[in-house]
Amino acid sequence: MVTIADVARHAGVAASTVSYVLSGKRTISTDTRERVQRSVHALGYRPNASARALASQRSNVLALVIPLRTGMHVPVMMQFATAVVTTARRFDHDVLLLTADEGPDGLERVAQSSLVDALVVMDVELHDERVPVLRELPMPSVLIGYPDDADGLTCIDLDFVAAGAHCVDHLADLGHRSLALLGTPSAVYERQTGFAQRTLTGFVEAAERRGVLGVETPCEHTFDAILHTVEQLLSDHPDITGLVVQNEPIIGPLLDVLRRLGRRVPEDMSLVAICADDVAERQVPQLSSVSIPAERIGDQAVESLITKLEGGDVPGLTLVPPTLTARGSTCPHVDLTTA
Amino acid sequence: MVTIADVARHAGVAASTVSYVLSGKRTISTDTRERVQRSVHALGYRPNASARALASQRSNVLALVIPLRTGMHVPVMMQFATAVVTTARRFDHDVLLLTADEGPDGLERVAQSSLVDALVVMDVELHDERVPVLRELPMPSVLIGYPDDADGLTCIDLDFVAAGAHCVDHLADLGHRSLALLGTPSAVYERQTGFAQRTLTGFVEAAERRGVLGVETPCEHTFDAILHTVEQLLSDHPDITGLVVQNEPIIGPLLDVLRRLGRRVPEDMSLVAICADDVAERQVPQLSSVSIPAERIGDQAVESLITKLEGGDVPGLTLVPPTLTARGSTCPHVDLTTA
DNA sequence: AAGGGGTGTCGAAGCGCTTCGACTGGGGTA
DNA sequence: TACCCCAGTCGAAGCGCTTCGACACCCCTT
Repeated sequence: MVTIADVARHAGVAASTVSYVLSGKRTISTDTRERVQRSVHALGYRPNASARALASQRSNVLALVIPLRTGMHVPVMMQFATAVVTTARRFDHDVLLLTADEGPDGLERVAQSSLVDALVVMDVELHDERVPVLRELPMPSVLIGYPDDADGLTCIDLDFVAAGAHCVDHLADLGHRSLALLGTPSAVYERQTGFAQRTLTGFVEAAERRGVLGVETPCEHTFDAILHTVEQLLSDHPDITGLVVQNEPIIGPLLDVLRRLGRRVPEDMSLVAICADDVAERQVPQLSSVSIPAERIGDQAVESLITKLEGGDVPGLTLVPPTLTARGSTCPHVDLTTA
Repeated sequence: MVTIADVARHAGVAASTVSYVLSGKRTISTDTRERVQRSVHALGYRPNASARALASQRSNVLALVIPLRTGMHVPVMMQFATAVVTTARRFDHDVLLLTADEGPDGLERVAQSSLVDALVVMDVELHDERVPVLRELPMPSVLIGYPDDADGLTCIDLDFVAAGAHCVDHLADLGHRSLALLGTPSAVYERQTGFAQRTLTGFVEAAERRGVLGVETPCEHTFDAILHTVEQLLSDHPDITGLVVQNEPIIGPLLDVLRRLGRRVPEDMSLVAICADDVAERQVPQLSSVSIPAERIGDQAVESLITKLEGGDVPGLTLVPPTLTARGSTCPHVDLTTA
């Protein structure tokens, strides 16, 4: 393995000069610089990551903590992860993958051993035991999602309150007076997961504000559960004509269930989903939806982290505004009683 | 940050003694050992990863290269990734996440900079440009999937040839005489992806062996594509009564399409999927399927890698035998012409 | 009683890099 | 002409750990 000393010898300079050529931290004459660069290429030199990290106190590695939990929608997570890795590489960093099941100890481990320079933590709960740890850690971190007490933290998330409200507004604007939120599995609510709770809040508040009925129910992933949940919902509230769905894996079966129950989408039942665009577009009919800008959020998380690493300031909480795209699954409600 | 010297001072021993206590590479008296361990706890000492890596020439980090490609089924990949991380942790290793879009250069980068000790490469194509690089790298690697020329490599994969054959045998045993393979999107075949090609091979060979009709067609992910593909298939071959599906995301819509076309599953059309068990079980009816043992393969990959790191020998190619679970989507074919 | 072989511990070297301070020489200034 | 400054380069000192050889010391053997 070729070292910096080999390069220095080959170029006829000191090792430190090679280092400065590579880092650009001191001015080097054009002549020397080019000679060194030629040697680097000729020898195929790659700086040793550990040596560099040891000397510079920087590993150039970010930790990414991904959830492994029930009810999480995997493709969206993968989009986050991909965005994080890609953006990290843009800033010359690599990504160490941690699973949430290592818990707070895992964070301490990688942080205190200087394995990583900073952390990105996904799927943060409202009362997350990792949050106090993150606060004490001697390195910056960014949360995707945000806890109840976000003091001193940097958090980025889609504004799910607004997302829930947007869905209600869209349906209310179309004349719907009775709406339901078909949510994530109940385990997700019980965990006090931020995005689920906040969507619910936005949904309930907006329904109240608009003076429409807004009921909500969690929903498990199996076909039978979906069928049962919807049947129950429609028998309890037969006048419901608008559905908000925040539960990506049930979308396909749900359309089935509605069909089976004789409810046409959108004629008998308007439907807005909170899901990735490609999922919405793949359905028949294509779904009106609030999309999850996973890539944008992942990018943003890494950019903030890099900024913090460089000593810059970033906002404590960045809420990405949701956008609703109307597609074929929503239409105006024709009120038969006044028609 | 507390260093090994701090621990040594606190315990009244030399730094090297602390090191030996921690690594167990030399015998240490019970007395000293316990004293050192107490100091380690008291001070909350964590060895610095870079220093350790530099001195020992081992980073204790594995690279995991995941695909980011069209047509890959994300949840299965995630299962692989999760298994790899979890198993790596069991062996006291961490996992660096690389995306395939860094290509062969990415492998060289992390390997030659000693960022990682070994690599796990997923989604290997029959003619994969990363394979020659992997051969030359000064560290062990394990491929999930395997290329045409696997000489000198360690590969682990589900035996997809057998998987394809199993599906045919299952259907043929039930009396079906005309079968179709509904495969991955054509882009996956064009890339010469191993699992798709091999399943096809197994399917075709088994059909021939069993003397049944076996036609195959790729299938894109959109609903319209599925509808069109199936219509075309059934109009070209109206006597098809058995379907093998290797394309996880289309499974839900496909069941829809069949219903819409008036084909009941399994009465009019038996269906075997090659997919994760939970996907098969979530459908109505539950699908007979060959499962993808992602966890087992991921575990195995890491175990082989660790064995290689320790100088042990591992088989060049490990083919995990597929298992077919019969569920509600297949039933005996009643031949109306002889009935 | 002398010698030999373990066992347990220490000190120092070194892993490959960054970075600091110091040095040199040439060009500008006074 | 003397001086200063700056650009450009070097050497050395670490960064925090592992590991090798050496060294005591004790117990056992003969």
